[in-house]
Amino acid sequence: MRTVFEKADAIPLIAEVFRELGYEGATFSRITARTGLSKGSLYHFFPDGKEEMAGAVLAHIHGWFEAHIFTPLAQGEAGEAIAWMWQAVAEYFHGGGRVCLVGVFALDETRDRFAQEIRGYFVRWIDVLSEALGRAGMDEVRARAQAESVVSGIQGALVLARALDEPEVFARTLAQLRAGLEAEWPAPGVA
Amino acid sequence: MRTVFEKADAIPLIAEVFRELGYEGATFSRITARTGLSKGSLYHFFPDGKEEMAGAVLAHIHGWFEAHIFTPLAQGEAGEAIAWMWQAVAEYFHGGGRVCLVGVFALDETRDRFAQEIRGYFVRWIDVLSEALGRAGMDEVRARAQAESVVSGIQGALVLARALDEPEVFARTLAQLRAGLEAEWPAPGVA
DNA sequence: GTCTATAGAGTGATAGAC
DNA sequence: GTCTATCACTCTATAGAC
Repeated sequence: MRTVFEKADAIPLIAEVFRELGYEGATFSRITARTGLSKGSLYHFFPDGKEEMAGAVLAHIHGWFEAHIFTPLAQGEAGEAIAWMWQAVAEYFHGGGRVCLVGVFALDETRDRFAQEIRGYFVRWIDVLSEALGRAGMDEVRARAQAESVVSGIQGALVLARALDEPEVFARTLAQLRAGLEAEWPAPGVA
Repeated sequence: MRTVFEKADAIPLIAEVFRELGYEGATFSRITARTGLSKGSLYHFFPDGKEEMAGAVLAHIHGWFEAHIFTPLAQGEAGEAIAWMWQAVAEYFHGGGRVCLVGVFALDETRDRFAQEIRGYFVRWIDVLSEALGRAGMDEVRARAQAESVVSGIQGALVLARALDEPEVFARTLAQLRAGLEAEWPAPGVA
């Protein structure tokens, strides 16, 4: 019987450690404790150590968002893709019980280590949401401002929900952001 | 000639180290390097070490907000206090070039260490802003929702501005939050 | 001399690299 | 598992104000 475990299986586990503890807080001993992987396995999968692990985790997260949220926003029917975005975001962040690893990395010096990846994630999100709003009939300037607001608002909701230890704050804020966006909607069906 | 330096002078310097590096990232060697204080001085001021330093920093920050933002919101003329809040917040966070230490601590396991302090800061802010909006004539339910949105929105704007390395994002989002709030205003002068 | 503030060598534990 | 560097922290020594 093979050991079952591959690098691809390790990444989501490692991601949760970085997400909950931050880059500095995610020590090898905590990663090994939480993932069940030995130091040997970790260095086998990630020869460049901790930095490579964190990079792989960021790429994995961006990949998930690309597949589930960004691509639909970029290519799908706008109203539908945006409605789906709200649902996918709520699920991904466990209704406010899970924070955004990219946001966690953004706030301290870790940002400088992964500036490209962090920036790329948010730029892409704002771009595709902005495009979708445009396709839904919103004028370009307003679409960009709204997209920025929404992405920013989601990050804030995650911070506040965790700070208050009240996940419901996230759901509540998400609903307000959505309502605010839909109030700016130009017409029910443009597409 | 007295050495000039007292505990009260050290706290703002230490605060910036925690703010920029996070709790885990703020090592003694970096604190001594950035503040110019020796380990001896630090332990003289904070006998319980790093945790006491971080606690003092949190208390100092809450104290600043209490004096400059929360008390005016709680006691001053509502419209004036809210207008002042926007200005004070923009200045405090250096127009998006400085993050919120409470938010930084909230996102990782550091939150559990300082749960009371972190929660207290945000609860107080939402409470007093909500009260002020009520005094300005907004109905209670809406005032609370708006206050929560605004406080959450500010945190999000800080995260996004830093993630993109574009402080202007903060100013822009702040302006949108303010406009959104004022659009909900009941009447120009209720007092 | 007393006291507060400071300096920094030295402690065991643990970090990340390999 | 082994390595070196660094972690948070302790402790002794001392400078200068009173």
